[in-house]
Amino acid sequence: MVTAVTNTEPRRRNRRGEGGKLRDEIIAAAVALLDEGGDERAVTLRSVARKAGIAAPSIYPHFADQPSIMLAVVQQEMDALTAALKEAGDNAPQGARARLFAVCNAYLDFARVHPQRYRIMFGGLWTPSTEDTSITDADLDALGVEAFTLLVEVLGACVEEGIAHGSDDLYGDAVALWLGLHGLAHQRAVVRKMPGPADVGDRLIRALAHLK
Amino acid sequence: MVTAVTNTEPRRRNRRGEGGKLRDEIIAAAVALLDEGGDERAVTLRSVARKAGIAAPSIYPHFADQPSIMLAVVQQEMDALTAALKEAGDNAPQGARARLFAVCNAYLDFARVHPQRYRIMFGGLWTPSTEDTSITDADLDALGVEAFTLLVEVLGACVEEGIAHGSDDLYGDAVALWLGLHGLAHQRAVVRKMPGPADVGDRLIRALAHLK
DNA sequence: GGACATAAGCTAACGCCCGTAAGTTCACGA
DNA sequence: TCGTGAACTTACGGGCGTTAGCTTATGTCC
Repeated sequence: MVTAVTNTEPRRRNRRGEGGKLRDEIIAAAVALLDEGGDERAVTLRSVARKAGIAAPSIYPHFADQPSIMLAVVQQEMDALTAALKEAGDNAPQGARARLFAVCNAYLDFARVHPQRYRIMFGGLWTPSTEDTSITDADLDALGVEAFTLLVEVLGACVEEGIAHGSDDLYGDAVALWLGLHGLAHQRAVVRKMPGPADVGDRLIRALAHLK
Repeated sequence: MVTAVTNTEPRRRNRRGEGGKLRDEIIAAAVALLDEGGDERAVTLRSVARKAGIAAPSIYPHFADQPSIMLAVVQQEMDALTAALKEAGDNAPQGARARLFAVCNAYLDFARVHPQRYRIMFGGLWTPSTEDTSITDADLDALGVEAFTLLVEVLGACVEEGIAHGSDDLYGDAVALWLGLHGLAHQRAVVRKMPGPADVGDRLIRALAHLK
C-alpha cells in the first residue's frame, strides 16, 4: 500500500507563532514512513518532507540535520514506550508477579506492533557516529533510562514479595531480564517469521526473573 | 583509520580460469568495509569495488546486485560462526556444562570481535524485501540453521547429564537461550558502552539453560 | 481599513554518490 | 595468430543533503 503522496491542497500554512507545529508534523511523517514497512533508509530528509507535504529545506528551521530527525523520533517513541509500560503496570492485577508479566508483555507488544520503530530505537543504525552530526553522546545515553528504571522496580517488587530468587545485584538481574526481552523483541522485529514456541516470551521472563 | 585506497599498480588481472578469485576478493572487501566500523550503508557496490581495487561494473559478472554481495557476506560469516562454535565445543573441557559455556561464550565473543558483521548477520537490514533483489526466501531461511542446531545439541547434553532442568520442549528452550544470547550480543554490537555487570553473559546462560 | 514587518515556507541550484548499461581494451593460452 | 575471458572506460539518470535567496500569508498598528 503506497498511500499516494498526492497532496493537492498545497497544505495550509500554519498561523503565526504556530510554526512549531511543523516540527511535530515532521516527526509524525518520519514515523509514518517507518510504519509503512520501509526500513530507516526510507527515512531521508527529502522523503520526510514529501510525506509531510512540505519542501525539503523547510525542515531546517526545525532540525539541524537529518540524524536529528531520527533522534527526535527515537526520543518520542521512547517516551511512548515508557508510557505504555507505566500504563500496563498500573492496570495490572494486584501482585508483583502480575505486574512483572504485564510490564514485560507490554514491552514485547510494543515491539510487535511497531517493529520498525523498535528497530531504530534499539538497532542503533541511524547515527553511525557522533561526528558529522549535531547529536551528542549525552543525547544517546539518556535514552531509555526511564523505561529501564520501571523494569528494575517491578523486578525488585517480585524479590521483596518473595516470589523471585533475588541475587545481591538487582540492577544486574534487571539488565539480564531486559536483554532477554530485547533479544526476542528485536528478532521478531527483524525477521519475517519467528521460529520457536508461542510462549517463548513467558519462558524468558520466568527464567530471567528467577520466579519460583 | 582510513587505510588508503591508493592502489597504484592497477591490480594484476587474474589469469584465465581464475576469474572466480575475484568473487572472494569482493566479499573480503565488503567485510573489510564493515570491519572498519562503518555500518552497512558504507557497503555500496561502488565502495566495495574501490576497496577491491576494481571498477564498479566488474562486480556484475560475480554478483547480480548489491544485496547479493551482502547475502554472500552473511553466508560466509554464518559459516565462520558455526565453525567457531564447533571448535569451541570440541576444545572445551569434558562435561556438558563446560561445553555449553564454551559454545555460548564463543557466540558472544564472535559478536564482540566482529560487531558489524554480527549486525548484518542478525540485524536484518540489508534486504529490505525480497522484491527488487535476486534473493529468495529460501536463502534467508537457511541461514544460521547449522549453528543453532549445535546449540540445541549442547543444551540437550546438559539435560541428559542431569545438570539442567529440562522441560518437555528442548527446541523451545534452545530458542529461549539463543534469544538471550542474541539480546546481549546485539546490544553490545550496537551500543558504544554496554551497561550492566561484566558477568551478565554467564547469568543469562545459567538462567536460560536452567542449570542446577 | 490599509500599510507594513515578519514568520513560514517555497524554488532553484550545487555537488556528490549511487546503480547500472554499453561498448572497449588487454593479455592469456590454444 | 587470434579467440575469448577478465576487467576497464564512459556515460546516463536519479536521489541525496544542503545552501541561498525569494514569495506570501498573517497579524499588528496607525
